[in-house]
Amino acid sequence: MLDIRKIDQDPETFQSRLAARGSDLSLSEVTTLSKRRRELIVRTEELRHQKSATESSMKTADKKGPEFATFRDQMRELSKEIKELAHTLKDVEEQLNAAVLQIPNLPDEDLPVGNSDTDNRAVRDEGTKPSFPFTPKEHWELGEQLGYLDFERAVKVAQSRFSVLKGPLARLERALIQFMLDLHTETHGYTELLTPFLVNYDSMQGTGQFPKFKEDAFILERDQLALIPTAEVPVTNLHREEILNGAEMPIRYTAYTPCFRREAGSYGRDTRGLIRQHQFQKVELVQFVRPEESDAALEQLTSHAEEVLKRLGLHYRVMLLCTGDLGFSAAKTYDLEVWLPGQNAYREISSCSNFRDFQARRAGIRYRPEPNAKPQLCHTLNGSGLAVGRTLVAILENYQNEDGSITVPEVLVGYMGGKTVIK
RNA sequence: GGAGGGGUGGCCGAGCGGCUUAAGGCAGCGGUCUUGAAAACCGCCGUAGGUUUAUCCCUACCGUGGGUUCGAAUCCCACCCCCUCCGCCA
Repeated sequence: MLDIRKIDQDPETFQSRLAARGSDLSLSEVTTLSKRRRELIVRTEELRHQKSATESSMKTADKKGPEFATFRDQMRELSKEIKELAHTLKDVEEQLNAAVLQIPNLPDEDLPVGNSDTDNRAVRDEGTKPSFPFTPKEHWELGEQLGYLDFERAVKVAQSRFSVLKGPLARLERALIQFMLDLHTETHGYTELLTPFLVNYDSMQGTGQFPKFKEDAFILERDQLALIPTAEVPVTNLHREEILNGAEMPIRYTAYTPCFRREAGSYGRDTRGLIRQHQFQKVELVQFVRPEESDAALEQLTSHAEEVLKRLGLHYRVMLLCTGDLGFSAAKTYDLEVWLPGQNAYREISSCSNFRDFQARRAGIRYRPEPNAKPQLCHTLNGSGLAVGRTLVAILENYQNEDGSITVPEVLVGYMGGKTVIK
């Protein structure tokens, strides 16, 4: 959520910066409602002031005298008027709030301006593409040939876009989760969390999924809960409506969760394989930091996600997203794209974003810089560290052998019970 | 799911129609004292909104939303959450 007062001060600047990310949203509704809101507040406060003055006169007045009766009639009038104004004010505030919640975050100034992923800027790449003396296969082919990846039975059990991993591939998924969590907790200093996988609507609004992207979520209407689309939701909302202790910042959390997405609007894309599923597993990194530290924190958090790829020996590149490709809540995002030789393409495996105070304002996440100082909004960041299913895909495709077997990356051998080859 | 009890500032906790400007305590911050620290004493110390250069000032907030009343933290209703017991259960 953007700062309404800042929009009031300079709507033109906001309008033009929002235009950079392709939003043609008009801010005039916001400024109009905001003005109306202030007028109503001033008027109700005047009346309330009168009311409390009258009330204290009544305390001492003779309860049976004619004076008391006059006061009582005045109070009756005032109360009625205040009640009406309060209702109108509430109405206006709800409209204003609803309007502001629809507005995406402002992109940072240093982003490439563009409309789509073709305008993203490659920042760096690490590692090298492996070469194969044979034509590398795609992961779904490898997995199904090995008999450890089953899409057909997943349809029977659930629906399309679900999958079943079996035997060594199920273990590989678990090994990856364990490996990532160990790295982030033991080397990068994150605290591990295991959170609810269902969250309430307030949480979904706090991180920006609701109200605008409600159709993308799996919702349990009866219980007023949503399946989490990412661990970002329960982890960031952990501190919703809290004032954090500045001395304990930055706060860094990592959490493994399954993630559930309807993938509405992506029909026909990536229908084959594990790339785009309704359920996938992910290890997430989340940070709560002081505003002045968030730029550095994004670089650091991104490097933490990259470290996973480096240790797994996977070639990847880092893309700085252009203004038009930015997610709703993000001010700046780096995507990590891993090389998939079977698909002969780079695919997104992590997305690391700085949300500045956008989520913090929605969710009321503040901190006290010094004891007794005024609370202020903190900055939130998060990134995948990494998407586990896509990491498994990358291992299958990059570590495949001509006979269809898969070499286990060295760092995972211990997590695989000593197994060095999946066949 | 059923019965009972309860939600008051960062925490504990009093208040149960107008003497609340939400007592008191703890924690925190500043000061006196001290070689230093502790203790003691003194002072400050909730959040948000409006106004303002700023101070000031004003208004709201006692789980949430309604209602009763001239007036609600206080009475009534609904909902949410927590605790205890029962039921169910990995």
